Amino acid sequence: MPNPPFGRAGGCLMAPKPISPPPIPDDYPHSDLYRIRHSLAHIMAQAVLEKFPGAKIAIGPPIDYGFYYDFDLPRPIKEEDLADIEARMREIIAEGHAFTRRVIAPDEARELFRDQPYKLELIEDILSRGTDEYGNPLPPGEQPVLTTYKHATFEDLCRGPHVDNTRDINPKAFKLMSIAGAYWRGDETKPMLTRIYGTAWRTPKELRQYLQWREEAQKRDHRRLGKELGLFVFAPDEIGPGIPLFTPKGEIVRHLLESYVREVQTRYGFTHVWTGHIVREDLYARSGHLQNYADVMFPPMVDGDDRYRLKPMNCPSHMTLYKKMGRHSYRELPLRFSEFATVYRYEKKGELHGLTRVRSLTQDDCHIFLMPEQIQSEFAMLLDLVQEILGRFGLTNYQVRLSLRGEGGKYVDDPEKWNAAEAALRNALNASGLDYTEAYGEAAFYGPKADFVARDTLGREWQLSTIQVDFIQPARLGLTYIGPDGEEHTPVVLHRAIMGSTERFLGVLIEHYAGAFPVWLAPVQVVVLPIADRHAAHAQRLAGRLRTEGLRVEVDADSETLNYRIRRAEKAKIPYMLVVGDREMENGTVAVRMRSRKNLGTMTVDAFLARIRADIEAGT
RNA sequence: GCCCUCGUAGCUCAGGAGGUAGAGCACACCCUUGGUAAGGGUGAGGUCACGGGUUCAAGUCCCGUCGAGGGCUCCA
Repeated sequence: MPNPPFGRAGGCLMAPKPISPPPIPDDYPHSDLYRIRHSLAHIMAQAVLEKFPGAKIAIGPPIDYGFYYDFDLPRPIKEEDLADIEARMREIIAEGHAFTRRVIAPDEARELFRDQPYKLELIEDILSRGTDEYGNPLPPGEQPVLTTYKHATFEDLCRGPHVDNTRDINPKAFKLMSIAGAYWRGDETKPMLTRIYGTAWRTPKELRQYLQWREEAQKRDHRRLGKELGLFVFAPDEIGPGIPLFTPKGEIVRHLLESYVREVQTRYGFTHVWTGHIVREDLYARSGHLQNYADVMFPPMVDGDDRYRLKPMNCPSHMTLYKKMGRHSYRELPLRFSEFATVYRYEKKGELHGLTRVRSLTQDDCHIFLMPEQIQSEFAMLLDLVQEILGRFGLTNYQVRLSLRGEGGKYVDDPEKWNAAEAALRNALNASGLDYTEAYGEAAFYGPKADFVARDTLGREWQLSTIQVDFIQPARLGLTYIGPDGEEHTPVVLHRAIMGSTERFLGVLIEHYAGAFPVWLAPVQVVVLPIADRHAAHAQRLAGRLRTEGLRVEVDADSETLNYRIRRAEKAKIPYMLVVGDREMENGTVAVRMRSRKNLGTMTVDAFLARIRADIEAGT
């Protein structure tokens, strides 16, 4: 977008440019960068051991943007300590130590790491699990090999690879970032270790690019933009943590999202139901949720002998509705019950996160009752529906994951149904042309599923759409339909959400659009700016006319300069500004400016209406 | 829940190694009526998250509670 030939240079208030972190090499595990990071992890461990004699070391791998190492420290570490450790690391690098690899016998390894309990655990694990140096299972008959890498005084159990010499690392291209707690092996029953994260690159330039990217990404964090744009707030003391309150502007966006989904899915043959907010606890005992999901349910409300729960999910309610509506013929199926239902989940406090992890969330939920032989065609239709809706938002960088059953006993034991359902989903996915990955052991206990996962600006993954096959609940709750043979059969249920939750979807969208919603979603689409007081009445009339055309319009007639009011409108990311003064009043025109700083000049009101309608239609 | 960091006006933040609170923005009023990114002035606004403790004296030090932020397998 060209800058106008006036005003300050820069454009710091425009939507952030889509910058990206430095690229991660193809075949990362065999790249120089991987060696650099892995070696820095060792160098950091050396520095930490020097500073904290007696520290226990756990693991220290390279990660996407750097590396970390986990320690069990004799006393708490502070963020100020990072500077010391970083300085010592630069010294070690400058000392120019070679990294040497050696194969080590199990007994020697046990001796070498006798004071390092985590390493000893790893040694036994490697020996018993039998994996090669890259963690892959060994061919039958081969023995696992233990290796160490040593530089300076520090020798670590490690599969490598490393740089040849510490001088191969640019001392100005890494930075220690943060301290975090991390459970040994990610298991919350195991000890909490101290993890130090660092970022590392080949060159100082790449490091700068990475740090700039993080800074830009933080600017489009939905929590920050939500506050700046006045979309939602939290009142943890008064209302409770994890329960967002939506302002008039935020509610409009919610409403538009839900209306849009409702409209599209109605076109696809969905119906809508409504099932309230609290449910007798006993229903969840029968559905199986009380046993499996009790920890995410709020405690019960007790009324004499009756116990109620805030609804954490809708399936039992929808199934009860199906049942109470009377007998169902196979001719009615598939029967699709959709509901924009606010449910409540008792998420752990440490896991709450803005709008993407909350305790009150509104699912665009749906349960589809159908015959087993209808799974594939219904699933194919759902894939179309999901793609149409995500496409409207320009969301295309999602991943599709087909979750299948794995080993272990948590899965409902009915191999025939599993095989049929998994084949149906796979066939439909193949026919759709979507790229997808298969994840064994990730299925729900009641059936396979397909998830659509999007990433936020900081690279965190969030599940949006989901389609799940359910073999178990319909039977547990006694659902039936009368088949063509006149007998009772149990329907299969598909659980389906497209946005997932309105709140999370909105959070992802705010970041996706950097707060600059497309015209059809913008809380305020047009602001009318009268130049002087004598134009205010005209501005109000103009706004009224635009409102009758269905637009969301405000008038900013404050006693501030025009420049000031333009700046305010652009900060609010309002798509269109209409400036009206003497000339426009006389000619019945408007001077149109966009939030992108592009000045469209003067046009008639009808021409403007045509333009904005085209934007709304196009979804831009 | 656990580890680290943090909690001062609506927002963003100052308050050097204890002595009873500041700025910018936003807000209100006045002046200004301005043609495409900040006109000027005046003013209001804070039990320094909450509860204990140390001290003659605590926003500043200690303990606890409640919130918020980052993180909690990308597996030698």
